[in-house]
Amino acid sequence: MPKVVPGYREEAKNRIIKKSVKYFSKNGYHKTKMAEIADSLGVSKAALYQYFESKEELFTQVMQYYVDSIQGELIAFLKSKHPKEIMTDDFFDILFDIKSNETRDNTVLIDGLFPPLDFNLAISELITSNPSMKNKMTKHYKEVIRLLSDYFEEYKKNGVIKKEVDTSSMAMGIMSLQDGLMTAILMGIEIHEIKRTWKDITKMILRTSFVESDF
Amino acid sequence: MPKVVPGYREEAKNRIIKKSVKYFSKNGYHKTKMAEIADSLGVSKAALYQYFESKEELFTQVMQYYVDSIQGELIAFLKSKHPKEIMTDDFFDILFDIKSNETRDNTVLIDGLFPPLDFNLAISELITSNPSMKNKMTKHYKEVIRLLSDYFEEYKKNGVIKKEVDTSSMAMGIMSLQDGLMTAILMGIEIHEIKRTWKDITKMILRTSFVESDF
Amino acid sequence: MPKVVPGYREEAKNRIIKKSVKYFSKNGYHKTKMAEIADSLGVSKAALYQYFESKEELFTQVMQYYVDSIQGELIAFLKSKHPKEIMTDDFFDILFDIKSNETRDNTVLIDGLFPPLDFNLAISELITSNPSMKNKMTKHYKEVIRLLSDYFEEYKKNGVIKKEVDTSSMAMGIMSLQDGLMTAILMGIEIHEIKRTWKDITKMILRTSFVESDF
Amino acid sequence: MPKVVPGYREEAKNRIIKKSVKYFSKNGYHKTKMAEIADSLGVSKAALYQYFESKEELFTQVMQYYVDSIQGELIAFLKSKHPKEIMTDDFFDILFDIKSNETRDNTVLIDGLFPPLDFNLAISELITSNPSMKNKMTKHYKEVIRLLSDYFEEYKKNGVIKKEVDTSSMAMGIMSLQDGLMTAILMGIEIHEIKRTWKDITKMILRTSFVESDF
DNA sequence: AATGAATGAGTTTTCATTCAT
DNA sequence: TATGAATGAAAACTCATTCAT
Repeated sequence: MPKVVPGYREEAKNRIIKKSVKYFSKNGYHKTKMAEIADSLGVSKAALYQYFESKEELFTQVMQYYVDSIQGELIAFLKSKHPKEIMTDDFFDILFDIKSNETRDNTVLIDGLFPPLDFNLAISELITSNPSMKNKMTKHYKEVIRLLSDYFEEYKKNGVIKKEVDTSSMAMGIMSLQDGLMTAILMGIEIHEIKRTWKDITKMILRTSFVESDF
Repeated sequence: MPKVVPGYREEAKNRIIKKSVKYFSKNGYHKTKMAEIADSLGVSKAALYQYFESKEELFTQVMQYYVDSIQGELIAFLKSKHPKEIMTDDFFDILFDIKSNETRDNTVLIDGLFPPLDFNLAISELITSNPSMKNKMTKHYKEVIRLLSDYFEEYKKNGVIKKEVDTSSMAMGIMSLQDGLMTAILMGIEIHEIKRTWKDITKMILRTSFVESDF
Repeated sequence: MPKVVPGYREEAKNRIIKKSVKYFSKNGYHKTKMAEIADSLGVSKAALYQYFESKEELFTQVMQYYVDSIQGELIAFLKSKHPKEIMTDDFFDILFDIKSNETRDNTVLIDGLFPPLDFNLAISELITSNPSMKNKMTKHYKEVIRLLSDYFEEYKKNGVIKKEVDTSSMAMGIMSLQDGLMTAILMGIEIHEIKRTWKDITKMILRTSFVESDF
Repeated sequence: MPKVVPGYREEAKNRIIKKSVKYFSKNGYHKTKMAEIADSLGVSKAALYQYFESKEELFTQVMQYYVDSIQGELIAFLKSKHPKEIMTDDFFDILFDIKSNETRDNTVLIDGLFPPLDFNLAISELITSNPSMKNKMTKHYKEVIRLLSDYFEEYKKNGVIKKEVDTSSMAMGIMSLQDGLMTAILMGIEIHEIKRTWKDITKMILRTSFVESDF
């Protein structure tokens, strides 16, 4: 693409962000070097600084981009699913980003709906020293919980989910389960054990929450 | 204590390890500085190197110590509890290390029973570059799961937990839920929401797993 | 003005020079960035390089321009004044560029007659590494001294200034006093103290130098 | 000198400061590199950072040290001189640090009483961006003026200096003259011209200020 | 003629680690 | 055994300058 083209700058920023996510997510914040990102893009370090004021800003934008993109996708995704599907193999595969992990290099940023393995890690590394980032993440986390709750709430109205169920707990529970299982993957637990746990526990949650459960 | 006494060396190592836990757990691996640990112990950096060959070795030993301690404590703790208690306030407070968080400076981390998530941070930072460490962590993680499963298995035998329940899933589910909620805390979610979710979700798990549930 | 007009190039160079004076004078050589100059002119950095081979050349030309302008103005200015006026408020205000300091952004520096001290800063920064520049500055400095001396010499001929006075010393003394008081301003001394000193000392110089001093 | 000796640290700091002053004073703040100072001391850059948190702090301490030392010396020096001596060759030589300039490498920081040639330059480079430094310099400048004024005031009491003379103006005038002539040296004016001017102008000042002037 | 993009060559700063005493 | 001092190797960041269009 020629360089003097409208939108080139945005294009370039996106290219950097997409490449950066790989390193931040794989190695965390501190172990990711600007030189590494620059090299992998075939540009100089200085070039990165034309688009991002600092490493921290780059990371923040990576997060921002990720966070912004995900919410819309999440809604669309949920709309097409019945809550029962949460405990299926298909849902698990998408949620845990099983396939895209292997070809991450050539895929766009958001293959799955939830943070790529280990992305939380990089966030955590910064979150203590960067309060504005913490606020952003809190906001995002709550927003996702709200979307999930709203989704469950809809099914409560339809009489699928029991009246007395706290859909906010349900949302947070399912999300935390996923986060925790991500850690388990990181710790070296085999994926089939992760999957079995996911299916068993979500089944328990749904069975207790549904008015009629034939599973 | 005089310095040329047998066991002094071990004593000293332990003192270093106990102090290091705090920093690695709070700040992760890279943000924790050798100088910081040395200062907080009132010794020189060089002194640390008399007991540990490198930062990485110190961290490995910290993990080892932590992991070893936890298992003993876990067994003792579980022996005194009925599974039903998992969903109580008291259990939550101990598990999430609520009190010690406030006075963290003076308490040893392992007051809590499971590795709090921000410890995972440090582990994760190293795990990619240090495969032997990953093996150790995997071993430990599995060991804790096994202990928990065994504990549930006991109650299966007693007829408290249903025959068809997979206690290994139960163990992993509960542990992941805890890990995931630790992330939520880190992301800035209020503790009362964490607690509500913990109680609601564990209740669902227990209710489906118990033969007779009067809750 | 269309760009393919003879003289356009000179015009453009002058615009750059005039703008640059402000930055070099306020911030010195090293703190002045090419980007800063370009931005303030609303052009690209690359544009500057069409007119000046390097930052150093730009600065040299800035000095050249400044120095050339000053001499013409100085002659014109002195012609209209009696030496006695040196110790007046009006003269002080012009010399120390009092008014233009307040609206410096919109005025050209050379409203003042002598190089304000903070311009010396930039000169000094370069002078060691650039001998040809030093020669130019020496030449200019001597030229200004000569102009001042000639002016006093004229009044010696008229019998206003004593025969035995060394007008060259007088010129250098007055000029150095001004330079030194510029330093004092920079060091944070209040302007009224500067003014009082200027008036007191110049009065002393003039009183001793004049044949008849009624002040 | 052995390294584990009380006072070694202070000694080392002083060695660094003394060496640094040479570079800051010769090249100004920006052109002076930490590497250059380190190399000339035969130590690593990192060593400097054991004694000074940053380049700016090093410079500040250089200034501080200089400023602190000079006031005591100034008083002692003045006590031994009669004001009339100000216009002598000897005084000039000391004031303008003529000899020590040539052998500066091996001499202690404060050879002369006033800032080494060009030292103001380095100060100026920082003063705009560092308000606390500006305050310190203002305080110092005023203090020196006060010391000089007090000195003249003493001679006013003794009937040597006229009652109506403003000794504060006198002090600032003489000091500014020196500063301004330093600039002239920098600009390449020959030292004999500087000296002639100094002697002529101070003579004028003294002649007008003294009750009886036989010169 | 003009510019957005890119960069090489620094420069300050950091930190785990070593060493002389 | 203990430490104050020293450092090498790296990392983030800067900026004058060049280049393709």
